[in-house]
Amino acid sequence: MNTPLPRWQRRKDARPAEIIQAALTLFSDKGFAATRLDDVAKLAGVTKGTVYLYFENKEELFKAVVRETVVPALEFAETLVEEHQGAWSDLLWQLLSSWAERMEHATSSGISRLMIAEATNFPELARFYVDEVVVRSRRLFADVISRGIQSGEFREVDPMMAARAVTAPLVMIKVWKQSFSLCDTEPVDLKAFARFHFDLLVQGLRHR
Amino acid sequence: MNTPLPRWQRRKDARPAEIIQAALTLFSDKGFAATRLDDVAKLAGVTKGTVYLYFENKEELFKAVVRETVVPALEFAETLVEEHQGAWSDLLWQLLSSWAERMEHATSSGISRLMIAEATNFPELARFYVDEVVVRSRRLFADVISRGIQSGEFREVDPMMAARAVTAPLVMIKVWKQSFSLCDTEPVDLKAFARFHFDLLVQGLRHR
Amino acid sequence: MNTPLPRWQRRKDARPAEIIQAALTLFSDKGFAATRLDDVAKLAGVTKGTVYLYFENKEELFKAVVRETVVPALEFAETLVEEHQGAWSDLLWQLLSSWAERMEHATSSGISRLMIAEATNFPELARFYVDEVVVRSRRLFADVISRGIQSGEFREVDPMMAARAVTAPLVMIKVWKQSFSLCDTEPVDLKAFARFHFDLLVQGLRHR
Amino acid sequence: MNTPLPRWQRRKDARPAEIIQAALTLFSDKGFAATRLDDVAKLAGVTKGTVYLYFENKEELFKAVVRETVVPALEFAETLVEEHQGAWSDLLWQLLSSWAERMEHATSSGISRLMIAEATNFPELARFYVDEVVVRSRRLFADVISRGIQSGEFREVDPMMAARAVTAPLVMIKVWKQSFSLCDTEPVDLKAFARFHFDLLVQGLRHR
DNA sequence: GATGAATGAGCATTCATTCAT
DNA sequence: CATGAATGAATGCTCATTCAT
Repeated sequence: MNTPLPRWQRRKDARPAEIIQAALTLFSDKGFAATRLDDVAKLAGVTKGTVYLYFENKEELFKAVVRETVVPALEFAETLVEEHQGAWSDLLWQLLSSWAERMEHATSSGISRLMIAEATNFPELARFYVDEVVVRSRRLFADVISRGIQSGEFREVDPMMAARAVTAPLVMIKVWKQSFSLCDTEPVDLKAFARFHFDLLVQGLRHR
Repeated sequence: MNTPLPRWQRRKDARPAEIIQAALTLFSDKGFAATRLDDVAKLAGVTKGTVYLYFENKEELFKAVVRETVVPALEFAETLVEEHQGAWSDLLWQLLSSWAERMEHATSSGISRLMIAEATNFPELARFYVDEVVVRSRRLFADVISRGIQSGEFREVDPMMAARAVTAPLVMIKVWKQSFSLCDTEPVDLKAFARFHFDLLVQGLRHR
Repeated sequence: MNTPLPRWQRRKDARPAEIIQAALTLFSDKGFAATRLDDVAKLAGVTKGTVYLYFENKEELFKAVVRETVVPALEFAETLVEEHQGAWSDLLWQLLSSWAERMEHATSSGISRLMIAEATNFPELARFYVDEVVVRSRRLFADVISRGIQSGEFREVDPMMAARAVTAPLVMIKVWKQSFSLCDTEPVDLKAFARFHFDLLVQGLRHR
Repeated sequence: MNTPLPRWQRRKDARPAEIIQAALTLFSDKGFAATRLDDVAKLAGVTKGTVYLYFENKEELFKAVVRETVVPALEFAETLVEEHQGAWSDLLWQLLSSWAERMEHATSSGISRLMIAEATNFPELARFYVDEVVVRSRRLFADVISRGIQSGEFREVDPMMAARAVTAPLVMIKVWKQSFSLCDTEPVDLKAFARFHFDLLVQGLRHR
């Protein structure tokens, strides 16, 4: 039989993703506590009851948001490192610029701020995030630095420290933008900052 | 039998500071919304009613916390810049190391994370914080960079960009520590990082 | 074993009226401030939350009570005047007696006292009540008097003054009954008083 | 020794009266529940603690207000009746007009509305008020009517009913004025209404 | 599956009352 | 006597969660 499925049934599979997307938007903007499930539901085009059909409670929804949103982003970068040939500083720039790019458009880029705000209230989730995102991306950059050192392109520095020094500013600028965009009278362009940061970095990492 | 303890004491002068301190602790730890005034009161050794004796409502208490704790720290740094003589990179180090120092001990150092988390929910407060803290400290560092450029010590860069590049990593590391201290398996020493960051910076800012 | 009773039932249509009725009862008895929403809810057979499902807050509930209960009563009287034929004093009696009648039975008759008590605390509501009830009923009686004067049945008096003189005693007696029923050792019969008042009035209004 | 007493000691005797006066003002305006003791104290020029020096609690203060305010007013009228000679309708006018007069100026004239509002919450006080004011003034007028009937000046009516018919309108108009003065677009002059009411009455009471 | 009416625990806020000073 | 800091019970309101439909 090729009777088309009724409208709502076809939507069934899409529901969780739509709810997660709505929740991400609101959580990112207002934080966990200040977000009402009613609003999440409305934004997802369903009612409150439906949210509970797919998620046990607000906390589980929050966890799902983080889990679903966060992981895929890194895999792309990891393959980039894996397959890279050529100067390591070129790769560094590739990573930083594509990251800055994604930060400006991806809806998932609000997660950093959200996790920073809620980590202490969700220790289990914080651990997940740290493992899957923070440490992993730190490793990624540490890896690039290490290889650059091995190839003689960079001077000898602690790669993990360097990784922090590479990632922190970009995250921070993004987070600031999110938090204070309405009142900062001197907004930064994320990509311009990435470029500036990169220049500073490579000169700082070069042999003296 | 000794006289029974009085049920309470009049300590009008001490109360506000004690309440602010308690609020700072809890706000920093759990965020604004997740902090109950009952707990603030208990931690301050008073009852909820007393909190309302000194602060109009929860939001005003929040503002007071920010006002009282952040601003003084900056004033110290500003005089340091004013009175400085000698190499600008030395001043930069002085500022960064003393900042890192304070971050490790001062109870006020939780404010950054708090403001990041709550800014969008308290636009008015966010503006206050941006004006009084963010922009002001950015200016401070931009000033140091500018003078370093003028004296020929640093190469020509956009001072405001540089200021962001100087401040962001330290703030970010602190914020990360606060948020993920329980689950980060690779904790960082704030002062060591400050040193590392400084080295990278000065080499990055030097003429090539 | 029979099926356990459901914890609640969906009765969207019935709820608002039930809540208004409960609120009317309690407001009339204790006044606005002394009435707890918890009690209103209990009397309506729901919980506090449900009250807020239908009314934005306590004040809006109060307004709804007034709106729903008083206005309909007046409309009936207005049609009576419109359609009247015959002696105006007969109409006067009809109005007064039916009014007294309703006062004795209608649950809405507690509103006068309530409004008198709360008017200064709810200026907006007071205005609504004055426009929709006080002035309107005054006009109604002024109208009857005017026509009686035109027809030569009554002597020339200021109709608005007369209207006040007609309505005030009945309202006052009702209000007194409500307020002091428990302690007045000389209770009045409302309908008997209406009759007495009417007799006095028509003789007072007649040509000398 | 003729050393003058210290300032505050001289005030001691005046305090209760001042507090009662302040409380009367506020209770009359906002009702019992909506009046804060803090405001009473401020208006009386003392602090909250002082109120409790003279009155056990808010209820007792309320009772004192009613008791102190209410009684004296009637005594004057009673002597007037006692000593009257001449036409009873003249006395009636004297009573009504002086009453209207006092209503317009005496601060105590807000008590009626207050008692109407709070009677059911203060049954004991209601009884006191009914006995000392309501019934007593009703008797006063019933007395005048009775004597007028005996002297043949008025036709035979039930004097207690008539007393209600005499007093109710004046009280009602006053109460209305108080409650709705801010929004009534057709304000009445109390004395003009008293005159109108009197004219209606005497014609209504005259033999046909 | 989906809805949204109903729940009830939780919390901010108020204010009469107390009592150390 | 007088003050006003401190209390704590009371209550309006919110919103995550449940469940009858």
